[in-house]
Amino acid sequence: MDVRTACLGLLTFGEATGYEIKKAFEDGAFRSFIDASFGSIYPALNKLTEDGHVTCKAMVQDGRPDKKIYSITDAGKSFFKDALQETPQEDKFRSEFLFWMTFSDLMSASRVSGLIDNQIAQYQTKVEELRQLSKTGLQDGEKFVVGFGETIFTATIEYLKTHRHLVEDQFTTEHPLHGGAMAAAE
Amino acid sequence: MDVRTACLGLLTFGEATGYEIKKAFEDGAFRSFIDASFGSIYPALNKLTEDGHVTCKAMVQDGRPDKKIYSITDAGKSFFKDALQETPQEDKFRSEFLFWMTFSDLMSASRVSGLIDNQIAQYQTKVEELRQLSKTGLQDGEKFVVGFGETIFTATIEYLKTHRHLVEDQFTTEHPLHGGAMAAAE
DNA sequence: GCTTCCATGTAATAGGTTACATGATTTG
DNA sequence: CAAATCATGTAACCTATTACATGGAAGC
Repeated sequence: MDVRTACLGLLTFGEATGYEIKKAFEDGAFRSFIDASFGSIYPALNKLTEDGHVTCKAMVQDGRPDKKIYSITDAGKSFFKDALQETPQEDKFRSEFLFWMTFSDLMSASRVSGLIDNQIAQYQTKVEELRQLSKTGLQDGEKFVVGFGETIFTATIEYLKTHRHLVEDQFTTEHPLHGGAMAAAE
Repeated sequence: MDVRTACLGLLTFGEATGYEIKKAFEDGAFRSFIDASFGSIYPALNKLTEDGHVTCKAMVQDGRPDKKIYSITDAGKSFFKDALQETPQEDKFRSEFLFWMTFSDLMSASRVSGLIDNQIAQYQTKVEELRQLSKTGLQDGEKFVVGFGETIFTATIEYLKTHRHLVEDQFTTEHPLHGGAMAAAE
């Protein structure tokens, strides 16, 4: 899905400015599962206007640039509904961290532990943010998405805590005490 | 992380051709968390050779193009170890499906159910593939990564099964039987 | 006084995907 | 007999990110 379609979708919830759309991507229910920068949102909005999928009314403002409020048109709504009938692109989970973990033997033990600590902290922050969000009045679809995030991020934290030894204990394969096969290593 | 660094990392495991690197990205432990196409791998390998991070020996072959076997150099190894000291880019989970779910009220009930069924099926396939992988002899780092995938994808399936009603029951907000507030809707 | 919020936009750049070209051999 | 596997590579294209430009107001 390109930014253009994502913006169009957001506008089915009501009119908004480019700035507000960006904020919705950052703070909305799908915050963890989508992203777009101004550099892609503003051009997308222009293209949507060209295509007649949205209309734009400029609100003159004091010191700032005119606020441009976009509204979806019937044509836009219809176009978006059609888009919803297409097969969605497969989920993508990209993790440099996990790739790094494959090379834990090339890093110091403290480096590996540090990376995992950071990862856990990051996911804890995400979960807390989602918990806050879920306290606000959400529609069912939003509850579904936020709950999804809470669930899998919590599972992620649990996994990291319970399996970190797999990449942290590489230098002490055998138990340091009473290790039967230690003779060879010494 | 760019494709160049990812290729370099793979080559720390041993020499390989571009073709094999692609396969490793597709079938290896991190299969679900990284991807790269030939169009990016081959140029990356050329650049790495230019930079002295890898060396290349061509194996003449019968009908096919010469097989080019790449090996990492000491300089390359050192470069990669340094790369491992940098802060990894944050995990990214992109899901068009979840974004779509926010608009479940713009879709038919059967469309929503179909999307969820597909999603469950996709994750089940992934989990099965990872289970197969985990039966082969894996290093600790690989076990960690594969286990990660198994765990969170399983959690995903569970969540979808137990919470799908949130987006499937939108047309029957009240319980159809003995719904106290049904009078207004009829 | 510094940072964040508001508000839009453009241009350079980077990075990657897709499709194409080539072609034998093996598997179904 | 068709499809997948092996094997490399290029070029066109697309898309998005980053950094920049502008600048007042409000909060810390």
